[in-house]
Amino acid sequence: MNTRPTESELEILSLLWQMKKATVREIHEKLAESKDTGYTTTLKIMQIMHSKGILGRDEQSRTHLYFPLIEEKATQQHLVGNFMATAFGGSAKNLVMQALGQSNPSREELDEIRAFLDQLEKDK
Amino acid sequence: MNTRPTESELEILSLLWQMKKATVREIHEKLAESKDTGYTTTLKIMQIMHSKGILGRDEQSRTHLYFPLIEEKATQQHLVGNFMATAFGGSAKNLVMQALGQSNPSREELDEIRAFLDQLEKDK
DNA sequence: GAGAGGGTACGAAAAAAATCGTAATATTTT
DNA sequence: AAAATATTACGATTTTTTTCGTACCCTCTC
Repeated sequence: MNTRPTESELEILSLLWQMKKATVREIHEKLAESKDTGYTTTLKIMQIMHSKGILGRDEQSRTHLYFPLIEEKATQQHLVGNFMATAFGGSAKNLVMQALGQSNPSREELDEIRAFLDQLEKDK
Repeated sequence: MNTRPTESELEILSLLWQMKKATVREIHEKLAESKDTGYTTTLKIMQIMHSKGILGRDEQSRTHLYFPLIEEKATQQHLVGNFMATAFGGSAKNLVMQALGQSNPSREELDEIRAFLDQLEKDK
């Protein structure tokens, strides 16, 4: 049931969370920008995701429209928990620092994070 | 060459980064606490990691001692980059907030993170 | 030195994930 | 309406990862 998306599935999910809904071709084009992959491969993965209940689809028109059925936040929650545990021995601090260190956060983002930290501390 | 460790490999690496070096049995015991797996399975994975150059080993005694050959920070760097991109559409802020939200950071950790944020901002 | 216990090596099998060819079908173009 | 094009469905294959059985080897004990 609550099975973790595979790497390829995640790439697609990620796009769909942004785009809300899309055709196989649209997703495929995006993927193909950074990855060398065939159309039917993308199609197949999306079909599998559909059969697993990860994606829904509108079959009104011949060209199906796919959309995510699993929630972005909840899924990320799940993934982060697992990732933090296996790659960072469970240390949020280390994960957070690595992530911030290599991205280039804007001042605004840094401020948002500070606000979030304050909030966390208050809740203690 | 610089191939990404698999999920199972990562579990083992993570332990070895902490323990510095260990026998197969030691690793296996730890893994078995949270996972139902056979001794030879753990052995095999560690042998594969050795052949890939992920682990080194001391064969002095009959009972080999394994130790990581790839660096913790660098590997994490790599993994976080990929994870952030695929699961969080590249947004460090979202990743960071999710991670902090679900772990229970101590005041000390929060302060360390604040200091880190300040440092980042200064470097801009 | 025979046997038990604990270790490694090796190969094969099983399971999971990704890839792709081909056929069938619908749509658009000429 | 024929031809070209685009799309889905399906099944098979390939690749990657995980799992495990079995043989073999050392070391220790009796």
